Amino acid sequence: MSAQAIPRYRQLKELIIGQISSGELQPSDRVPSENELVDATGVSRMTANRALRELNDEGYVERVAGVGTFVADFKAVSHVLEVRNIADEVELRGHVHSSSVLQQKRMSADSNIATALDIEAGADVFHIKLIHLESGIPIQIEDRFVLAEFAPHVLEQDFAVVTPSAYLSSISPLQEAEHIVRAEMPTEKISQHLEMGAQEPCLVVTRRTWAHGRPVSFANLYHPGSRFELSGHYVPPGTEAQVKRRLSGATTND
Amino acid sequence: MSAQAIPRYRQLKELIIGQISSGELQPSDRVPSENELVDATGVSRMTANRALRELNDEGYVERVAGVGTFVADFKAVSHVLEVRNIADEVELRGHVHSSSVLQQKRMSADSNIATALDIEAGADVFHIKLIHLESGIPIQIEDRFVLAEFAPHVLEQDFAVVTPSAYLSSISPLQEAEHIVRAEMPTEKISQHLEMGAQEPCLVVTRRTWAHGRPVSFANLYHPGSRFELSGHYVPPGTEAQVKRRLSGATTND
DNA sequence: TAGTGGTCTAGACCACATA
DNA sequence: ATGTGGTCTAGACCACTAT
Repeated sequence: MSAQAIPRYRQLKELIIGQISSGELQPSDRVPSENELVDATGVSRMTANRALRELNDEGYVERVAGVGTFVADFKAVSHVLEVRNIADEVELRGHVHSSSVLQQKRMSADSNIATALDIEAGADVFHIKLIHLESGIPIQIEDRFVLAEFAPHVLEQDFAVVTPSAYLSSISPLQEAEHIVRAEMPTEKISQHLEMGAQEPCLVVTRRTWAHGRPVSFANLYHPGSRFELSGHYVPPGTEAQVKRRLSGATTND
Repeated sequence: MSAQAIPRYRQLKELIIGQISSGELQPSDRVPSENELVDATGVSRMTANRALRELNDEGYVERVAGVGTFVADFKAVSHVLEVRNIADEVELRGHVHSSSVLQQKRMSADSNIATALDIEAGADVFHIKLIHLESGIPIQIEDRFVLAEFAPHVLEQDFAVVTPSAYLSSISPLQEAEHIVRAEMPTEKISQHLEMGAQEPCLVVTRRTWAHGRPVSFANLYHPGSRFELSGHYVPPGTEAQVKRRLSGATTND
């Protein structure tokens, strides 16, 4: 009947997740060892082990036998369509990534943006617009709106050097992501920017990302249909490939 | 001894996964309880518990306290872009799904198909082609090739009633899936079948699925850009939503 | 009442890293 | 030599479901 007691391994997990979310623990920081948790909280080692093991399975931390447990890097939000940093992707293919910034300014959210970010119309947002190139060939227009309150220093960044995606991840780990993918004919302007052919459609990805429990960024990503495709490969959990994925980092691409 | 001493909980997991894959255990069948595994294999209960708990986390089984452990239904292969049964999707939106079969025949694999299915050119495959409609409006052309050896009774099925996807899942659980998504202008024929506008692009999904460790099916799915989009929402594991997904899965209520 | 899963303990042995 | 994670055991108590 009454509120169930929350299991101790779960309390431990939430404690550590909280410290990661708040920034108290940063990626690659050391997390208390099993024995330290035993001493600090009075649980048995099996209980501490379960907490840390599940955090590892869920991607929050990385464990190395004989060494310790460390906060995971946030390539994370894996699955679905990975939250891909396009710069990393391009370089992974052995090409050179560059980008040119078209727009980087403060503005008031119109109703569309306000709805997407779950804020009041008129609230402060930053608008970033840039073109990403792979070895000099345009492959993506990134048209992004960021909650100003979440990332107050956006205007001081040089997004030709660090992508908005990478910058936002560095501020705070992304917790949640939503993707919508569709095919669309480009506007004249987009077609020109992406150097697209006459009858060429766009692959458009709309992505919203969450941090601190609320949407913080909303982006339309336009890609030339002839030079871009999304891929995803799923293997069931508990497979060899699962381990491989964890070790190799992220990114799909086969 | 042995190579690297495979942990006992892992041996138990693979034993049970094997029985599920082979069909020895069918969806909703009862899996041995923790105590039965203890008696049968001599492990401690904590070890049996870990095996069954992980199988539950990975979606192979569903556990109900006080009742037992049961083989899960195969809606599974979740994540990435879910292996969607389009009929279920349409009905989930409250609409009526129907489909008309355009093609259903045996043929020899050409080199493209052979490559995709990792077989020799000329090997036996089935070619299935159908149009899926949502409340009478065409939303997908499914152009699929199936390894004949994997599904010998394809020609006897009525795919206007049971979708190929559902039929293939019923033969054997799908283990692995690969998706490629792109934007493309349709051919004249596809445009007509999907009743598309003049300048309307297609959202094309190419999907390969694996069973018994090898690719068994390869499909191109064409959607009208104006009436179809893919969406995916990611929430980190260990969240409320994760639990919700699990609960809403097999059992009817929530 | 007997069986099930959910959790927890206080030990234990091991392979491996680091110093 | 010490600490770390990886595994395992043989008990235990609990809430729940079924009979």
